[in-house]
Amino acid sequence: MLSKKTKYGLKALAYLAAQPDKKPVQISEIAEKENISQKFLESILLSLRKTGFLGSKKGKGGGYYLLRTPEEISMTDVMRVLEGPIAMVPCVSLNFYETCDDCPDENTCSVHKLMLQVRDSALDVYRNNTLKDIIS
Amino acid sequence: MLSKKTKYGLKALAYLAAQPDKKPVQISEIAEKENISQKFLESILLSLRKTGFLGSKKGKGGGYYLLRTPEEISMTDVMRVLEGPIAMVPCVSLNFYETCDDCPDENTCSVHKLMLQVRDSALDVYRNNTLKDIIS
DNA sequence: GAAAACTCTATTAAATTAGTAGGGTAATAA
DNA sequence: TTATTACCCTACTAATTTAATAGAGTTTTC
Repeated sequence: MLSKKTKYGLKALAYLAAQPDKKPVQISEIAEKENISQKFLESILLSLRKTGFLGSKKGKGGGYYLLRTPEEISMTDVMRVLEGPIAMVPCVSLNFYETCDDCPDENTCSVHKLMLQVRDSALDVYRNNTLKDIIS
Repeated sequence: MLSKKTKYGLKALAYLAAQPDKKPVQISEIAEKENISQKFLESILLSLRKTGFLGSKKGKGGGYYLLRTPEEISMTDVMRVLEGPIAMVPCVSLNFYETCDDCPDENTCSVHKLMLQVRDSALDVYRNNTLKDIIS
């Protein structure tokens, strides 16, 4: 299941991408328009700023804005920052790999075999979608 | 993230599918070989029996066995029973559909648009894999 | 210098997951 | 028929994660 954090983060990014100009948008505006708890959104936008997706401007007239154009922002990167691993099990994760403590051999593990395919298919979707592609 | 329930359920099904004959296999054997808590596995196998994947035989020499051949068991069905929805958000789920309370319009929702593709790609993988395909 | 807006830390409530405990019931072989 | 084996079922619980909430602090701009 997609976490609310990811859902809200995606919606906020899409909202920013849909802006006609590059002017900073206030948290309160995004929170209201997208029906998100403002405080929660605050922490999400903060993490998107720290990971290089967003810039922020303080003071009156401040807010958040995209640092790159929507077509430069890949869903793969966004998902990894917001949701974490794309794989459903750590043993098939490219960026968050871990061995399973219960599994003696990955190569003969049926779960591993199936989840590898699921990861690849999801990755395929994320790689083929930028922020521009998902805004209506 | 894949739940342990699903992971263990898949491993147990694969274990049964890999048996040379159709004789019932005891819970304790599967639990030991696959490093699964026996009591937990018990509840998982029970749910697989109730949903028509497994049959069981009581008494001495009893245990669980597959009701269908491995190639007749689609991962789509198994995943839905063990893990629940294949979709990452309820608003794109085929079998567990629900509207989002925060979202005014699915058709213009960027999350919806992306997650629809992710669901379809996952479904594609599950539909193309039977239990036979994932046993080594 | 005051207001607007971002930054950060800590706490918490609810939900889910992954078990654990323990007794009950049914079927089989001897 | 009786002991054993193995499934069946309910209830409880500890740990983890998620989704906030609260509140104080800092920076920038007008």
